[in-house]
Amino acid sequence: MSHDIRSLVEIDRLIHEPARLMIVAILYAVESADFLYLKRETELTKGNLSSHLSKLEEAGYVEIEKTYKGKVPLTICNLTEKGRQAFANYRKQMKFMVDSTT
Amino acid sequence: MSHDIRSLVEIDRLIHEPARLMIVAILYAVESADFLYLKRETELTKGNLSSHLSKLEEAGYVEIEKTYKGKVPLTICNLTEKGRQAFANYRKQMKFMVDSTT
DNA sequence: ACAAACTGGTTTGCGATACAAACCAGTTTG
DNA sequence: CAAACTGGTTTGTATCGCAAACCAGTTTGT
Repeated sequence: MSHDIRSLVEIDRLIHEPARLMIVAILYAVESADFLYLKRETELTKGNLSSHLSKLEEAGYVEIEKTYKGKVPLTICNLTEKGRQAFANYRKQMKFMVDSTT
Repeated sequence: MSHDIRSLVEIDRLIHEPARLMIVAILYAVESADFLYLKRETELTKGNLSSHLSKLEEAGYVEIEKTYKGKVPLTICNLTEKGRQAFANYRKQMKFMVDSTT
């Protein structure tokens, strides 16, 4: 039904962006990851990763904890409950799109 | 595994854009539709619909046929084979994303 | 001890793009 | 015959993704 197709127009663009979709999908799986781990897994540049994380943080989807590992800065990211739900909902919509066009 | 997550970075952004995803999903189902039908179903403004269709046309994903219904202009759109394949592939990637993060 | 190079990021600049509003040619209505 | 409607296209603007430049602090080399 196209009422459902139409729902795509209000999809969560914060998550829809491929770079952030990667980030959120990873965090959804591992629950917590540091900056460099995310950088390796996503193969984003650090500038890119940094700004996407900031956006996810502003939206309240991820929580960013800045600590140290010895003397070296260590940035730990994890998904908030809000972020988990947003991703779960995004997946639901995408699943629907995939299924309904079979 | 995140080798697969990483593939999201090279997703087809032409289709990924929600407005175009709606258009393509509809054309995938109905095979052929006119401008106003698409406008009703997607609830896009006509300006928006027009420019998205142009982009899909440039990419060779849709074919646009300008005819007349009596004296009234009638624009018919249909998915090309290239467009069908691109959408099928997009769905495959999205299905994978949905399934792999379960 | 001090400079050069590396780590772990953030900020800046720019080109691309999604969107709505303005526009337009032609047709129908009052 | 003017006003309103159809079926669109073009234009202007604000947003956004990306990479390059930058930066504070640490380690390495001499």
